[in-house]
Amino acid sequence: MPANETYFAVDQYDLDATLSSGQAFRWKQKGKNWESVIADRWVVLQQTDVGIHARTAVPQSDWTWLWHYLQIELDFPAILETFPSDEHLARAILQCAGLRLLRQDPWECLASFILSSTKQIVQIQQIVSVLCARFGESVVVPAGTEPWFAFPSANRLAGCSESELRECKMGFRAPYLLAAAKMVASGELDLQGLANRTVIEARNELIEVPGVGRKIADCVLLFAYGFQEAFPIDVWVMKALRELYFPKRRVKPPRLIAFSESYFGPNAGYAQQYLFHYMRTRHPKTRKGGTI
DNA sequence: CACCAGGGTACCT
DNA sequence: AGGTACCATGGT
Repeated sequence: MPANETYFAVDQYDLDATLSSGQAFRWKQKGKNWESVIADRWVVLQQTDVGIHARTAVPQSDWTWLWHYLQIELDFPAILETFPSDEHLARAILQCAGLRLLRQDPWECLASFILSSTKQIVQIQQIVSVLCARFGESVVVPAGTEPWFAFPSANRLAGCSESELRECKMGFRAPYLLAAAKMVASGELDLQGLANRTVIEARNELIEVPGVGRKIADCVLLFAYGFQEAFPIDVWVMKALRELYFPKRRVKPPRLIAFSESYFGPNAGYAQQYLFHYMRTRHPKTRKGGTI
């Protein structure tokens, strides 16, 4: 029977950490609630002592979309068991047990991370918010709730001018986003098809997009497609690898990439997310919901 | 007010 | 091949 709420009984799932961990950029914290739009559905989540409670604006007969997005079915302990025995990783996990990876829409993920380069997470959130408000379709929200918008489609953005995009404060990233939108809209880049390719093939396809290098490609592979071996190396993870695994040595990026590919195992991407979170929260000043 | 931010590219030896 | 300035903008 269609209902506008449900809950997932799930263990070892830290919703706050997960939704503020810099993998998705549209979650707004309202007290104990987390509000956002997934595809074209407004949703609010709350962590309870038995799991995660969810409420939508429109009654749902099938909650698979949310179950999939949150990766409820994942055997989380089995992931942790594939990690190497390692004091640094152990400390990172201890810092935030229950941090999870989401499974996002590929286009939204690709576009968001094109906008992420040399931006702080709060700024990325701001750019994405403006972009959605300006070019996204409005979605149904409960009475009394602020308006929300879907993430704008590649087709919609492909029809924009570069200056329209620059008005969303994305600066030099505007031509990159526009080019990506045009490649997806024209079919030159088949995002659906990447799911059936090997991680190497999919990465090479993504890197063809202007403004997308190894790091952004790996973010999309990990956060949208679930290629668990993808290991995005940003400034924080670079710092983690250098300080924790190669202290007092000058190690160049190619060697760090090689190390990450061989050392962390089949779920390296999960390990990466723990190292990222660990480095960002190690010296907390103001640690609260996505802002640090 | 310098410095930095979930980078990538073009242009230099 | 390997290093480096530059891109635009806002937080700290």
